Order: sequence, then structure tokens, then C-alpha cells
Amino acid sequence: MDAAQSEPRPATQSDDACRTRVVLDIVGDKWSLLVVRHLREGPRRFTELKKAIDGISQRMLTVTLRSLERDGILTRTVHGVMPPHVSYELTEMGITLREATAPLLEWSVAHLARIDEARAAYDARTGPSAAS
Amino acid sequence: MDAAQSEPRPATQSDDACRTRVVLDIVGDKWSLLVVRHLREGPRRFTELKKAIDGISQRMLTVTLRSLERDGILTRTVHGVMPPHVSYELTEMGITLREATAPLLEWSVAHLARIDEARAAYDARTGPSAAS
DNA sequence: CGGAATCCAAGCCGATACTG
DNA sequence: CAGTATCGGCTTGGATTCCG
Repeated sequence: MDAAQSEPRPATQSDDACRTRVVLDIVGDKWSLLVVRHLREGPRRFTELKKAIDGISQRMLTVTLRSLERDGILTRTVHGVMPPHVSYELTEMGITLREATAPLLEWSVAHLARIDEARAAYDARTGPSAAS
Repeated sequence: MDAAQSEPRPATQSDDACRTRVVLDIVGDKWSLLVVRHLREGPRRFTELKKAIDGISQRMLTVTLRSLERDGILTRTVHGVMPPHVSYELTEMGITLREATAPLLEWSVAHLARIDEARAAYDARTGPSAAS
């Protein structure tokens, strides 16, 4: 999908809503924010990230890193070809993204218990057998 | 009804990381935040939401609303059975969730252009034909 | 070590049809 | 009006293999 530059939209609210999905796709991605968080203390190598992020496959780490690099969230630097040595580091924009998501993560920690309660109550209401 | 939860987890760091995914799954969902935003000015009916949220299918609206209801983000109220009249409204928790996501949405609007630039530059670098 | 490529199972989601 | 049920295409992502 490439943007049709020849059509300068009036920029309606629905446009804004659609466009925010670009960012929500990043944030909502299963691994993206985890990678960003693990880079907050500085550059990390591929294998470091792989070991630090529990459960991620090599393929998904590669895909996630490429995507974040393409979006300008982090940089990929090749230090040596033999043996290979690649490090990833947050860009300025990546750092501000992490800051922008901080309130959300705080909210998560603060409300996780209530979500669990709500889920349990809902499942009890709709039928114990319907519990996921 | 008091829940006698007698199993307090040790709550390690990896637990925290895993647990935040519960919320990230909500935020990252294709439609959830859109629904939440459209409820910010008060209760809305099913059909109102369907018309307001462009591109959502009836099925996905139902699924999304059920999920958000189960998580305690919104309430579902049946006002009449014939003809059917159902309204959805944010809970207090839903309102705070919307507030917690506000910084992220502001960040989105502020950085969308730079993301577009980064993507274009990346695609130009890696080969124009490789553009996703 | 860091990735690319292939295969394939699981699930997401839109379209459609049906219901109270 | 506000759903539920079902089918099928498409995407997602893990496992595996190969490569510089």
C-alpha cells in the first residue's frame, strides 16, 4: 500500500483515526514493545535480545526488528561481518515512543487485577463452561 | 460475592512483562480502541457504532464489544427486546484506559509523518521493489 | 552469529445466511 | 435491531534448513 500523494485530503477526524492505526499496529504487535523495552538501557545484539525476550523465535525477532527499523524506531548497525556482529539501538523517536507508552504500561500494572476479576465475573455470569 | 483467591503469585519481572500483554492485546486489537474512542462522549447503540466505525463488520463489532465487556471496559445494557435496543457505555475503568492511551495517540499524530519518511527512506534504501 | 527461505498448522476475519 | 452460526480465504508465526 502506498499513499496517494496527489490527493490532499481535508484531513477529517476519520482520517486521523485511520492513521493512528499505523502506530497502534506497532504498539499492539506481540513483540515490538518488548523489543523496545529491552533496548531502553542501550544497544543490544541480536542474540542478547533473543535470550532476553522469552519465547520469541528467531524469525519473529528478525521480522520485528526489520519492521521497527523501517519505521525509524531503532537503528541496525553491523560491526563485523566475520564473525557477524549486529547491534540494535533506539532512535530518538524510539525513545519518545517508549515514553509515550509508559502511561499505558503503568495503567496495565495498576488494572490487571481488576481485569482478571471482570473476566472471572463475566465467565461466571455467562456460564462456567464458556470460560476461555 | 467475595473471591477467596488463595494463590498469590511470586510476581516475577517476567510475569509483569507477560501480564502487560493482556492489556497490549486490548490496545493492539484492530477495533478495540476505535470502539472505546467512539464511546467517549457517552453511550452508543450497536448500529450507531457500526455506522460510525468505518469498515468494521457486524461480526467483528460483536466480538469486540463482547471482549471489552468481559474485560470490564464497557457495559452492555438491553433497553428493549422488541424492537431490540442495546446500548454500550464505558465503565470507570474504560474511561481511565482511554486516558492512559491518550499520550500514545498524541504521539501517533505527532510522529506519523516521520514514520512515513522513515518507511520511504528505508524502502528506497533496500530497493524500491521491496516496498511492502 | 545473524539472518533468509521454505513449509505448514492455527487462527483471524469478512461474507453470507439465519433468528428472535 | 442486534445479534448467532457457518464457511472459506488469507495472514500469522513456529519449526526447520541453509548460507555468508
